[in-house]
Amino acid sequence: MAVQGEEHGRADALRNRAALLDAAADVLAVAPQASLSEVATRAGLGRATLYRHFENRDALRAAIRTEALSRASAALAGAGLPECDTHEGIRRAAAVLVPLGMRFRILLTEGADNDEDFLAARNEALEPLFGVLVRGVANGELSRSANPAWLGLVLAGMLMSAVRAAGAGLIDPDRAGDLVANAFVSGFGPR
Amino acid sequence: MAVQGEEHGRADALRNRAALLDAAADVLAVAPQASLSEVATRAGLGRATLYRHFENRDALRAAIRTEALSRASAALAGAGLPECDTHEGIRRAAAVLVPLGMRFRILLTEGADNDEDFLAARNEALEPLFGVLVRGVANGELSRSANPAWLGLVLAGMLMSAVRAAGAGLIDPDRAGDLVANAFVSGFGPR
DNA sequence: TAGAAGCGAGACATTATTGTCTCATTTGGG
DNA sequence: CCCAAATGAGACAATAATGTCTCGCTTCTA
Repeated sequence: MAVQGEEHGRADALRNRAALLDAAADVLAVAPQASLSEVATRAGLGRATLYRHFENRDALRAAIRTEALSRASAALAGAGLPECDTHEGIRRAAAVLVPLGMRFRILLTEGADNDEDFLAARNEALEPLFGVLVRGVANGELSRSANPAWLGLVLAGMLMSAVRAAGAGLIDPDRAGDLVANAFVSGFGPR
Repeated sequence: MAVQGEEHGRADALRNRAALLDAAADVLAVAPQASLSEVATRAGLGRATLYRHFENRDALRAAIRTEALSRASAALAGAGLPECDTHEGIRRAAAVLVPLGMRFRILLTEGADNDEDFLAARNEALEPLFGVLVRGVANGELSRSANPAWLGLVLAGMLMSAVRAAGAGLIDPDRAGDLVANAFVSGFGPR
């Protein structure tokens, strides 16, 4: 009957599950109190179908976060950050994270102030990027006096801004990564 | 009977109204779907009192935004930005905005993706800061090739990050303004 | 200190949302 | 081509939030 789990089942069911996650990410990012009925409608599906895929609101939210995490994790893992110097590493990270759009935004805002497990998983997913910052501070490509955690927060904030700016047409999405990386490295480089 | 308006009435009523706005800003920033009962409890007041001050949820949200706007506006207006060079202007702006904490965060996220009037009012409130950026680009203290709107978004993102970092104890709140300003100016300065 | 303004507690009807279920219909895969 | 899987529409009860109201008490303020 129901699907509930994740990556097994009929092809259309998987499509619909993905559509629901897309719609939920878009709708809930803007209006977190929106009803699940609105989410289903946005996805072009019936409310009952949403409940077939996600037990309740929390399960849906959890699934969004999980999916955003795995997307970000895969994107960073495939970017070859360990072999890069600081500037190139940040450039690549920005280039793969900005296209995640709302998903990335959710990663940084959703439940970010409470849920402990989620924060741990997020740190793990973003670890390759964090590693670039730590190495940069250690070898002097970034200011040695900076706290890497604070650098990470600022970079995340700048990436969020880039997502919004790209969405608003203020900057070229393909150039967003370079803009962020250049500004960040010269902003937090050594004297 | 009711108060409903804003700055008239008995002293304790004004106190309570402020407490409700404080509580609402804190609670709704973290959990936007929280019930108004929770908000009232957080404020240490009864639910009925909340309804005496704010007609409904939307009125409360509107009041939060209005208050955040006027605080930010007053803070920036009193900072003497027009007489500053770019670096000092950004330093001062950051110094007065970061202490607004959650209020500033709400200014940037709440309804930021839809409400047209609000966006206009926000632009007006932040105009002194935006003016610093425009002047900086024009006179070469910031990169002449940068789009001021994009610079504004990035600076806002960095300020948000500073608010969170200060809240998490990652940086000294009193130094947050300097950290942001220094990084921003060297990040987006001329070659 | 008296009267008015504000408050808490809670009852109450109303409404919206949630979560479950059924049944007829469509769709995909073997 | 056929059956199982998946869906839509909608009925339904249960729950939760909303908004209004009253009454007795407290706290300002003139």
